[in-house]
Amino acid sequence: MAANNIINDTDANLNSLQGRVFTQIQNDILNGKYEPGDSLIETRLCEEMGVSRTPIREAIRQLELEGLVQSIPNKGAIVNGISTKDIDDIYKIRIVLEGIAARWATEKITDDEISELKNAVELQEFYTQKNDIEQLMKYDSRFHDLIYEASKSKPLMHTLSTFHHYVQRARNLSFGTPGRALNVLKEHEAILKAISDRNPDEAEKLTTEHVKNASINLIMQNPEKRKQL
Amino acid sequence: MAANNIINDTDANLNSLQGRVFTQIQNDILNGKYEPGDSLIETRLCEEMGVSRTPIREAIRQLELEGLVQSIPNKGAIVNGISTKDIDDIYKIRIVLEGIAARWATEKITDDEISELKNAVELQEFYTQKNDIEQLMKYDSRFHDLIYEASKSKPLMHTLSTFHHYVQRARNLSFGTPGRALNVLKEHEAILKAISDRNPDEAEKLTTEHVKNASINLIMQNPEKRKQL
DNA sequence: GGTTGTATAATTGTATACAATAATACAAAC
DNA sequence: GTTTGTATTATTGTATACAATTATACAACC
Repeated sequence: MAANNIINDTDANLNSLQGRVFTQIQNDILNGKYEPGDSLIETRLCEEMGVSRTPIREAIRQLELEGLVQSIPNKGAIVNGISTKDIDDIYKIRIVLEGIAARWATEKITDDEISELKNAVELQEFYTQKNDIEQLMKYDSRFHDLIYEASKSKPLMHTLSTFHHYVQRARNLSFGTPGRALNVLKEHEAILKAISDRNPDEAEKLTTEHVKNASINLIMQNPEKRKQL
Repeated sequence: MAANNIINDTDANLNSLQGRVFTQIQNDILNGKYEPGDSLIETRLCEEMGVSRTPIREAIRQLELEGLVQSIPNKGAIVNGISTKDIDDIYKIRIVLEGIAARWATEKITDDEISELKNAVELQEFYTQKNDIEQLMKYDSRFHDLIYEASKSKPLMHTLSTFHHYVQRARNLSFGTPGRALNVLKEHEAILKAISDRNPDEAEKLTTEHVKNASINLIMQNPEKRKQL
C-alpha cells in the first residue's frame, strides 16, 4: 500500500494541461507520428489538441531540453526523435546503471517496498501465463520503477526513468519474440530473491545480466522491424 | 578549428531570451540564491529579470523536467535544488559513465578532435602553472565535453553534460585543495595519451580512476564547506 | 483563545494580441 | 531560363488580459 503515490515524471504531470500536452507530443514523437525532420508548428498543434499556444510552447521547450526536438530561434522546433543507435546506446548504458540501481536498492529497500516488488512480480507471472503482453509490460515497468525508487537516488531514478520511457517501443518489440516473456519473468524472480536476501552483489550481477539479455534480444531482432521504431 | 560550434545544452540556448532566463534561474538554484523550499513567483522573477511571464514560465517548466523545481498545479514552483547526497550519487554514477564515454570516444574520435583535446590539455597546463583556477576549470570542463562529443552518443552526452553542470560548484570546491589541480592535469594528460594511442581499455580505466579520485577528494572536504553547496 | 466564514489580494492557468522574423510567391530584369 | 527584388503570408517571440485558483487578513462566533 505504501508508495503508490510516488510515480514517475510522465505520470506526475498528467493533471495539468501543459503536462498532458507534453506527454502527448512526446509519445507522438517516440511512436513515430512526428518523424525526424518534421517541424512542429505551434498553431497546428493548437488546433489538433484544442488548446492555446502557451501550453504548447511550454511543452516544446521541455522536449527541447530532453533533446527530442531541436529548436531554432525564430524558425521553430524540428523533430529529432531517437535513432536506433540511440536506443542501442541507452541499452549499453542501462547495463551498468540498472546494476547500480539494483545494488543501491538492495542496500536501502524497506520491507514495504519488498512487498510491492513481490506483488509486481506475481502479477507479471499471472499475465505471462495469460499471455497478455500489454499488462505484462506494465508490471515489467513497475518492477523496474520500484527498484529505481528503492535506490533512493534522485539522479539515478531520473536518468533511468527517462531512458526506460525512451526504449518502450523497443521493449514492445522484444516481448513479442517467443520465450522472451518467460525468460524475463524468471530473471525478475531471481533478482527479487537476491534483493529480499539483501545480497547487493548478486542483485547487481543478475540485473546487469538481465539488461544484457534484453539488449542481445533486441539486437537479434529483424532489422526491418527495428527500422519501424 | 573543427567542431567549435557544437557546444553543450547550456550554451546553445543563450541566444534566445527564454534560454538566458532558464540558464540564469538554473544557476541561481545551483548557486544557492534560491534555496530548497523557496517558491518561485513568476511576477517577481519578471520584475527581477525585466521580461514578461512567458519566457519565465517556459524556463520554470524546463527546470521542472530537470527536477530542480517541483511544480504544484495552481500553486506554483518550489525549489528542489540538489542535495549533497545527490552530488555524491552523481559522482558515483559518473565513475562508470565517464569511463564508458572515454572508451567510446577512443573508438570513434577523429584526428581533428584529438587535436582539440590536446589543445584543451595544453591550455589547462598553462593555467595550472598560472594558478588561475577559473580558466583552469573552463578547460577542465572543455576536456570532458570534448570526450562526450567524441563518444558520438547523444544519450551519453546529454546525461553527462547535465551531471557535469550540476556538480560544478562541487568541482569548484575541489580545485581549491592544494595539489588537486596538478593531479587533475596529470590524469588528463594520461587519459589523452591513452585516447591518442587508441587504447580504449586504458582510456576507460584511467578515466574511471580519475573520477574516483575526484570523488574521494570531494568526500574528504570539510563537511562544513560541503554544506555550503 | 481558537475557530470559522468571508472579502480581498496574490498567484497561476489559459488565451490572445501585437511585434519581429522568416518563408513563400510572383513579377521584373537580365 | 535564371536570378533578383518585393509584397504577402506564415510563424515565432514577447507581452498582456482575463479567468480560475489559492493564500491572506480580519471580523464574527463559539
